[in-house]
Amino acid sequence: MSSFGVSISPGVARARTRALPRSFYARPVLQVARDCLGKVLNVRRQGIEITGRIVETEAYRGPQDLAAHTAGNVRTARNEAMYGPAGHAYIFLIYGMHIHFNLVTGQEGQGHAVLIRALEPLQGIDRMLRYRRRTLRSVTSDSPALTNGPGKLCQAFDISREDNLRDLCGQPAPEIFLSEGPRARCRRTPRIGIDYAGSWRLKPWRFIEPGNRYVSRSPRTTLTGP
DNA sequence: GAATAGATTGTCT
DNA sequence: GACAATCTATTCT
Repeated sequence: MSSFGVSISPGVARARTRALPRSFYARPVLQVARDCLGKVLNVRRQGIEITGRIVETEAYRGPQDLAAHTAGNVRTARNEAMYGPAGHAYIFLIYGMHIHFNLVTGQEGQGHAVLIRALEPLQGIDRMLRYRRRTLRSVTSDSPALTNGPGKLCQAFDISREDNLRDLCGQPAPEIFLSEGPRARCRRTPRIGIDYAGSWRLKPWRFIEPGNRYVSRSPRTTLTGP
């Protein structure tokens, strides 16, 4: 589907790639979630560069949103990053074994964040393969299972809880950051895996690039039910 | 393709 | 002690 990132040599791309400014994140969370589609996630460390194009996000908007970890403005050690300044990472462990990567948005103290749910691999695919094969031996370089879910992409990009609170902005670019990419088309659906959130589970706060094979679940599947 | 079970642990009541 | 912004394998159709 994407024709992005095929013509520039890695050296040239690295020199040109800049982190998105904090002003990108310091906006209403729904706008940021939508605008993240098509942007590129970059992880550079230990001489390794891994990049992918974001194709699925979700917005979480406390304190009213019952699906957000900041629902009711209950501040805890875990959700502290969500209350911090925009442009930082909020990372947590879920189901005892999976990592989720979020972008803190809006104004400090609001408790808003964007979950990165899926992306399309661009660079460092052999490295993604190595990391993902630690738990899924059958995965191949062109398999959607490489990065088509929030836990999967964190494993593929070697993102861990140690990256919580990391600043994603600055010059030169930090270890983890977002950079510009071609604007993506967008479709909205309800969010995934938040059946406990009452009527908030119906909010169309999930953003996907329609038709992209790395989206975690198809809209048809998502919208089935009462 | 869809539905289901089981895994596994930090966090909060 | 219950639960969770999930993933994988298995068992169906």
